[in-house]
Amino acid sequence: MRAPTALILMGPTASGKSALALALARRFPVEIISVDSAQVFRGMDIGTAKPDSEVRARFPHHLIDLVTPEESYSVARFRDDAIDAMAHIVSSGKTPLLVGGTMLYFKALLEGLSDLPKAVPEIRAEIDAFAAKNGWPAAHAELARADPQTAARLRTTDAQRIQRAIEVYRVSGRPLSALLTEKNRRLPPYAFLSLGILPSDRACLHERISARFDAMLAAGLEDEVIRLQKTWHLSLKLPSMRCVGYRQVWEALEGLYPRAEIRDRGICATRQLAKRQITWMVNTLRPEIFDCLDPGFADKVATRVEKTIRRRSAVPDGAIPFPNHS
RNA sequence: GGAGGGAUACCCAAGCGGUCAACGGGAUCAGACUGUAAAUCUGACGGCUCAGCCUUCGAAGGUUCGAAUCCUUCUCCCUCCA
Repeated sequence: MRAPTALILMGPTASGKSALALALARRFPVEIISVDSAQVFRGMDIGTAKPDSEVRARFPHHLIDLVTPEESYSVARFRDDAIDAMAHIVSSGKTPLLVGGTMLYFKALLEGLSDLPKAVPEIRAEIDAFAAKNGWPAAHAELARADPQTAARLRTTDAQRIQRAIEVYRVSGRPLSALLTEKNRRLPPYAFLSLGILPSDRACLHERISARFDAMLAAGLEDEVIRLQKTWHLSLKLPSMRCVGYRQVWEALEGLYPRAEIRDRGICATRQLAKRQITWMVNTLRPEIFDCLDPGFADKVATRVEKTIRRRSAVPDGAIPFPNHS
């Protein structure tokens, strides 16, 4: 029995992934799974460019609105959720289309994750307290005693990773470096086709980012943040409020800088995000790349998708309806 | 018209005779990345035929062994008095 096909569509923010995904969904029997660490938060709609209810009614999106902004999500949970969603989609006779820009999530799905203990908030709080008192270099030194190998590859300034490595050791009693060598190679049983969107001209991407951020502000991003602040017990420490845009608005509301700077800071943060996404894509995930500035871009992708679905589908040619797009 | 203050690399900004191609910060570019990843961290960042050399600190002169730093004139900007 052949592994079912799963389509992957990745790209930096503002490159046009969602529009393309919808175009594909209109044309092929696919169902969309969001691969986005920000769209999982309920109530965060404008700043995450979440598809609106109308679109979602017509084209169901999986893995959106999974947790409240007070909670946190994780790569491991994504992997489980995505595998469930894919199974569900395939059982209904469709092909999963995973679309998004959270490249670590794609990596976990495509390459697997090691068996590591999950986050334990109390332990993180302890480590935070220690670092607040002694500094992260001291925490790094502590890590060096338990797990010299991991300490050696981490900077003494890399608070987040030092914390996680210490957490892993305290929870499991084993060094992270040892656990990572036991990579869980059980990969999901799919034939993945990875497609990437990458504008050939960076300046053009930057323009789109600016335009999109302006649109978000015009759509009421600031009010959305204020609403979230009233509804939930939030802080800048939470992953939700560290998301691009939300963080900048929050900081301005907090008085850290004038509100007039939200736009510039938000745009810069978005560009930097896009750069990190591109680095992942080009250096690590290496999908088949399409230039979204190419006029024939959408058709090229569609052709590629059609070929793949036809070739791999158990259903013979012609049995799947391919309505012409106009 | 008079009295002051200021002009520094893409932007903000320190420097106030040598140790200055010039502290910081931002932007930009490049990279790392296993349960926070839209996160976290790192490097480069005047030019070059690059362990050295060349051109920079509003402009032009001058003082000095030596100036972004001192003097003169000019240009532009800001504040105050008329």
